[in-house]
Amino acid sequence: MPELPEVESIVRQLDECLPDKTIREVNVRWPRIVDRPKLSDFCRQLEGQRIRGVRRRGKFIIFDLDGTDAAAHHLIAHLRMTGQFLYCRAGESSDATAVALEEDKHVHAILRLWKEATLYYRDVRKFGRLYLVKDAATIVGDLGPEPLGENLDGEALYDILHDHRRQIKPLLLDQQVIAGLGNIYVDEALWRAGIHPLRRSHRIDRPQAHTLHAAIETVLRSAIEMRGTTMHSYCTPDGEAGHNQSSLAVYGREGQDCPRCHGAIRKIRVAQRGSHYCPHCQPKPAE
DNA sequence: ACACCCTCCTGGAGGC
DNA sequence: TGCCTCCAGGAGGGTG
Repeated sequence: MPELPEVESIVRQLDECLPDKTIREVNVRWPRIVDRPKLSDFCRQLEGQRIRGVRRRGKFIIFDLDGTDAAAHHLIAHLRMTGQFLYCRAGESSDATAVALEEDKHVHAILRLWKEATLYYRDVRKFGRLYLVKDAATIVGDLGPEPLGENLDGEALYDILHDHRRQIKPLLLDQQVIAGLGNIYVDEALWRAGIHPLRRSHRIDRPQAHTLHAAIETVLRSAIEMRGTTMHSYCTPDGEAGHNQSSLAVYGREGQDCPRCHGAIRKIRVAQRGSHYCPHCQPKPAE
């Protein structure tokens, strides 16, 4: 499942190969992948637009476009669980890949670019969505601060935690509160900070909030360095898997040893999500 | 304000 | 081997 580090890795690659490419033709095979506008407008308005750059906001990928008409658009993508972008240029070793992708039943949208390049959107579970809007804020305007941004330090996180009285895990997963964290990195950050996923956010004191902020930063930065975590289907646009899975301390490690205390990792449900933690390092709150 | 449940989807895993 | 059921989950929507 692509979270901030995975989306960041994808965006960095896309921003290397896509700028100045013009979209020649758009082919959508699974119409529901397009959220807005209606499919015919989506294709018509995309065709002929030049890609200026690719950036990330939270888990959203934003393609800044530079159309010929006055209406500059933004193509915005959310990969949800299994979405992938795959980039192919003709005349390279990617030819075999491109042929396979053309036939791939999980490829739901194809952007043909000038010249000879193609961007495929592939998504096994079809949860991902594409948006074409004039104002990116209509999609990403409600997001909380970037966890690696300058606006979020330990103090700011402390304030956020004390603005709510929620369980810490669902709070950190809430994109309106902080943008970009998902199930894997929240579990990892809470383990590093020694905070139980059910702790009430407003019960976390100032030093703990600073520790948690540092943990979030460490977990995300090292995952970006490893180009993301590949649990199932995640890969970058060149088809490479990430390498961060070997660095995970708790996620997906139920019953295995905690790297810190060597006790057994436990898995519980928190807010309908599988949540991994160490009962010894992250003691259950008495609250 | 917050918890909880449902929906969207499919492939993979486990049971028998 | 094969079939069936269950499970994974990001986000949005609805309910209590």
